Amino acid sequence: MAEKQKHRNGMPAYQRIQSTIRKRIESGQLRTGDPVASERDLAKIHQVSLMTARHALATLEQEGIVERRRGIGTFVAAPKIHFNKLMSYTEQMASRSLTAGSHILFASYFSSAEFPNLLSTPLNRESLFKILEREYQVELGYADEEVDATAADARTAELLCVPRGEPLMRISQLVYSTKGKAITYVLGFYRSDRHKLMIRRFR
Amino acid sequence: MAEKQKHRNGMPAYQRIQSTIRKRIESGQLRTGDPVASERDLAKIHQVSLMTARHALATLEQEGIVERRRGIGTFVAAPKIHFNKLMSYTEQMASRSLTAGSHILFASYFSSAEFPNLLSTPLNRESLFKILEREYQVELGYADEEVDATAADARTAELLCVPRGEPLMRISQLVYSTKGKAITYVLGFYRSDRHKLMIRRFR
DNA sequence: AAGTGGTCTAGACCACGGC
DNA sequence: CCGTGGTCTAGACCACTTC
Repeated sequence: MAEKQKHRNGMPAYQRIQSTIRKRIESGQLRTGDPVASERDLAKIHQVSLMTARHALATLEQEGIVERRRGIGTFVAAPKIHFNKLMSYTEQMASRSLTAGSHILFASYFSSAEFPNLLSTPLNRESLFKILEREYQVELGYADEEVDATAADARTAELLCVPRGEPLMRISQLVYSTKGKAITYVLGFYRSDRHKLMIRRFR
Repeated sequence: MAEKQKHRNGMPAYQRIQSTIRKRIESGQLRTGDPVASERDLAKIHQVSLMTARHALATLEQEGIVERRRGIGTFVAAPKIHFNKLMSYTEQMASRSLTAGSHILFASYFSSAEFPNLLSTPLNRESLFKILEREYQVELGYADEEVDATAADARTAELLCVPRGEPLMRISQLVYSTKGKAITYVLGFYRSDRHKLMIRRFR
């Protein structure tokens, strides 16, 4: 007789179940609020035990993809917006800007030993983060930022086209890898009339 | 014979297992990096099946309490620091202040219909958040903050004991309940020489 | 009553890491 | 080799919600 396949195709059964559900959501076949097949139905459909189907749904819920309600069913969860997300400069600008072409001053510091030839890499319009991840196999993890207000000095004022002494938002950012290693330090000045920093805090 | 008890004492078995582990960590009996009993040991000790012991450890890991490594074991995870946490004013001050007795200006707006008698509640030194949670059964969920820099106007300058035009950090905060209902709006001005806002962003 | 998710059993085999 | 966590079975009963 045919050998039972289980997950010898390289993927555990519960992950296969998850990916079919994910695909159905991504393709728009399932939308927010739509019911997902029940544990028992999934078990029958995929020829697995109840616990396996259950595991698939439970970990999907943990990821925020679906929402489970006892006695009712499992439903596609509302897509989560990511707050306080570490973004590339261009993305940062998009999230912080009130206007499009805005005025920001940046200074970045890198370890030249760890990132050779970074200076000769064209930084024009490509995201620095993407370069780090692709060229140097750095896994960006998180960043700590310190924000305060400061008055524009002569040089900064000229660069940002504001009067001297104008209040600016100053953001210093230390970016770390997923392993907690400091990658780069960035200091930025933002015209306060054109930028707002948005944070979501959780209880 | 004695009836099997299972979780008729009001708590599922896996939660009982978790609480014994939690207590051992909180009491200092187990410290960061220490090994936790294996699935099989826990199953024997608590007289449950492997899957139940496993579920206890798996959800503990999900909470960040322990860390599991295949082929090695389960260990007490390093205590997580909470970033971007919504805090009461006093807690906020502690987290934002560089110095202790600092200068902050606040203005809060509440719906008087929903929070009757709030004005007559002594707000002196008790956390406003705690009052809301206790007296009005509000479940605080999250807050969105907008941060920018501004120049001190005459009145604000006087209140904060700074020259007019001094750069200040302005933070407006909208606090929501866990159900997404707006609870209160807070506008705060911070002397930038005494306060820094700290954020952690994640990739 | 029927259907859902939540807990649980008593095993099994696999994959991985250290000895 | 042995112990660890990871996946999985084929059921069971409980708690909850809707009809």
